[in-house]
Amino acid sequence: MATRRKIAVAKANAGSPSASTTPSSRPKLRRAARASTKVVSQRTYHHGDLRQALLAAAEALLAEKGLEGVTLRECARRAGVSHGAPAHHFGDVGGLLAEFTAISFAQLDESMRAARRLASAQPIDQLIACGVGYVDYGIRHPARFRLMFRAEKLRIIPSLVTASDHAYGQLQECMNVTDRAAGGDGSLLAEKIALAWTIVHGFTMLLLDNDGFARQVPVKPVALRAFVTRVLMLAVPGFERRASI
Amino acid sequence: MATRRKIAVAKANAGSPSASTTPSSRPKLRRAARASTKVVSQRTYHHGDLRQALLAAAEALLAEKGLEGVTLRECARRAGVSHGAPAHHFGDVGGLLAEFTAISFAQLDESMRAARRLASAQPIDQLIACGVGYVDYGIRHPARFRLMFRAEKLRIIPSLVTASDHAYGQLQECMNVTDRAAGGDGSLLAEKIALAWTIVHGFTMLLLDNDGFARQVPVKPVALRAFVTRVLMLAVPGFERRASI
DNA sequence: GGCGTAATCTAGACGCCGTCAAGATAGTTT
DNA sequence: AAACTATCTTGACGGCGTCTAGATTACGCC
Repeated sequence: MATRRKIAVAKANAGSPSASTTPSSRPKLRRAARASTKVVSQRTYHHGDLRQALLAAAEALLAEKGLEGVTLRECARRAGVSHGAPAHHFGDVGGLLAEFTAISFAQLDESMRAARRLASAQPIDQLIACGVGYVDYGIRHPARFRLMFRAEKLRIIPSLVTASDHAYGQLQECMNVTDRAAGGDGSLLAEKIALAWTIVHGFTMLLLDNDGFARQVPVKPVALRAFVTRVLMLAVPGFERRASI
Repeated sequence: MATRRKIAVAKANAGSPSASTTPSSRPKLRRAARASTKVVSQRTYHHGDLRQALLAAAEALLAEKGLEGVTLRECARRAGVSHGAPAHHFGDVGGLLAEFTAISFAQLDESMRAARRLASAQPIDQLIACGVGYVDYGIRHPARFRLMFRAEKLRIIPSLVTASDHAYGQLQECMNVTDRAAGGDGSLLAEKIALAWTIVHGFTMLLLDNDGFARQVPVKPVALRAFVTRVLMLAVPGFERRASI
């Protein structure tokens, strides 16, 4: 089998039993390895940045075919690499998906942060911006968002845990500040934080995975944003008037 | 191959090339087919109630091994039937899971109804009981609950849609009544209903699939119930005092 | 009752998957 | 230069869902 790359072919297939099939019968390997450095495309035996290439392939697959379409073997194929190669970087499929998901949580975190930058500094506006950023990320990246909560597919790795905690930290912080600003005595703070998570998460989940719910909710971005805002406002008594949306 | 059942063996393996392996090498088939009718266990070629047996196998597998453990082939094995048999009843794996999930939604519906029966007739109590019944079902049947919202695994079939709509109908109805009782003008009714779904669903989901969340929330049933109640109360302004929990 | 048709089930094949083990290749360190 | 380690290939294994052809049985109709 083993048709080698153009360079460094010489002694490779010495012991191989046959090269009888057409030499271009297998998918071409190694598109643009080591793209960053000087030597451009030497098609080396080692990929150079396989880790990154596999994550990119996973992203493309997720967008194209959804959750079920992301397989280790297909990712390897797209990266121009044999099916066994990924194991060395991620261990198993759960490792690859966990690493990918850690990145997704970082993006979610940034989405909330971006929404907050556009909002006023008032605590309630910051809290609502958090929620809008959360829901917005789910809508813009539905497959990614779903994967983030498919616990059975993810290996628990440190980077995933910290990324997730980091994102949720924003919600905790915002709800904390909001509660204090409203003169709350902190007695129900745990419940309020849970409520904030619950609302942004439940809303996004239902929107993505339940047709009945999605039918009852606006679909256009602007209307949806206002809708989410109103829903969140309902959950923050005492702030109905003051918020400047 | 084909070792037949004790009865009706005669001409079966006429054309079969070999029966050289030990006759009991394959798993025994057909445990208690047609259990309901008079003739008790005749081990017929036809199962008699394969549909039901496959659903039961799916339930057992889900409880034992979780979502990933439920496969068509293993269900068939447990039902004492060849791997191709399920196709005739459910089409593909999505069909089996959809049918199973429709039953789960009916159970969820009943769980909410049972909780409401134990509550007072006051609208707010009925609404909260709905939520408690919802969360309670998720806690008692985590794998079932997760499957209900793994849209990519479910074929959309009529029985699933109606069962799901039916369950959610309770939430809509309760929120509707509650809002009217509170003198709401109905202007934000859609938002309020969405909020009710959002809260009970998001809470359950996070509880099951997010360690960080689960750590912040009581685990004992009684405390959890009170916690859920308080969270829901936060979302229903104006009722804090009146509710009789 | 008997018979033809439709429903049900078996058995095998196919291609895909994730994982493992053995070996080839290429940097890196000593 | 040599040893070492990381990376990648190749092939194998078993399990999966699905398709097909054919065996077996139930059922409606005469």
